Amino acid sequence: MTASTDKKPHHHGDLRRALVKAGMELIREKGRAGLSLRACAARVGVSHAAPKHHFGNLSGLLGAIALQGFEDFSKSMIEAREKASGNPRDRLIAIAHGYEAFAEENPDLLQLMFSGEVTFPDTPRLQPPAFDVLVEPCAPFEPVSDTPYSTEIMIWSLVHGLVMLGRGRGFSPAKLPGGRPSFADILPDLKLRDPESRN
Amino acid sequence: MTASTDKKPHHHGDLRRALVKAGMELIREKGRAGLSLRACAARVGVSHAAPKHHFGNLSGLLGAIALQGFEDFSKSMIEAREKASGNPRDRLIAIAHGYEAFAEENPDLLQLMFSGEVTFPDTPRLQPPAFDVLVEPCAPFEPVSDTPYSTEIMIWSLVHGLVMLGRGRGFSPAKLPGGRPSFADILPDLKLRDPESRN
DNA sequence: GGATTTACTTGACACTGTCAAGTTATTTGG
DNA sequence: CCAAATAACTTGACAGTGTCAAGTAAATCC
Repeated sequence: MTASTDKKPHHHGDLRRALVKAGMELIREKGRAGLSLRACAARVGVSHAAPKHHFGNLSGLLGAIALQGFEDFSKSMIEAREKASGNPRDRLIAIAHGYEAFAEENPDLLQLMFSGEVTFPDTPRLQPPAFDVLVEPCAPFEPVSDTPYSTEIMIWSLVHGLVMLGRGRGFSPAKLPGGRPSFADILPDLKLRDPESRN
Repeated sequence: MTASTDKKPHHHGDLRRALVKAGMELIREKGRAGLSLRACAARVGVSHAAPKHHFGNLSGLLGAIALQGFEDFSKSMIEAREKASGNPRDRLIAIAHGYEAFAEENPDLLQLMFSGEVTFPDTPRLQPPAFDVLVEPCAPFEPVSDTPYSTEIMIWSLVHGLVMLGRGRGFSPAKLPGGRPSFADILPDLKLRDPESRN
């Protein structure tokens, strides 16, 4: 009856993954409001309390969804980085494009990911995978201050802020005369680490 | 029974304001999860359906709360700006402090304000009051690009991104070695408009 | 192949937003 | 000053939600 491959052990095989997938589909199709434990269960075709066994509660499911979101998110940025030229500034802009692309395709998921509504499951290494994308491209630049990762945090904040503000309906740079600015329009001039290496 | 001044027309006087106030208290005390139409009504002492007459639905109430939030928010930044010295860079940092101060006192409210979960009521001029705070302090700096308000958007994105990322529990610069960076640590060196006016 | 453990289902409960209809106070009109 | 009209609520109901306790079916273990 379902469109699966062919096995269907009636203990469903891997419900956990199926529920996360359903959740990601729901949030994309109907937005955050359409994402609920019961809706996920219904879409997968199991009873309303089935998710409890795998996620404990709603937070658990949201966390798993957000976690998957972060993986896709990192992928989007890494892809963009790989396509970029060797020019340090262009590489930053390319990553920002990856960021923006993901945000445009998954607005509500991004919101969920950064909402603080989710506390992540035990997976310990969460912050790095996305953050690390920036480390190498930021290396050529002179640090903004002696705070560790000052350049990375600055770039991250800049693109995150821009995207998040642009997302809002009633309160956003998108409502400015001239329309929605892009990352390249607001990236300040950054000094390179070694003055000799300018090209 | 209530702690009001002394009149109590039993049609309550001004329920609308009271509900918004209750909502702001609830979100501060119990977080976003503790904020509901019924909880607001109960706190004010009216029936569960009373808010409908003033706000139509939940979105209406959330919008009104967020709107009030934006007013306090602007106030916080304006206050901070007024205390700042004349140094252009210090003025930007002061505003960021106002931003951060509000965020620290009202984390969930800030989240609500920028969440996209609220669509604002008919008040037309929403974006300016907070945004305008930045215009004058950004004036001394050379624009980042020829996009209108490039400097303002850059500063806004930077501080907004920093604050929002720092707010998250599982995914934030706060988890970096060296702890949570402040705005001053990630504000790049900006050129002043007129080289003569450096001091 | 019986016992145990895992993976679900069923049913219930408290809570939520929303709506329709009723009730009470305030305002209005004469 | 009092009746009529309207605004400001209340009451009751409904569907939907997350969560929990108890039951059942399937897989695994010994």
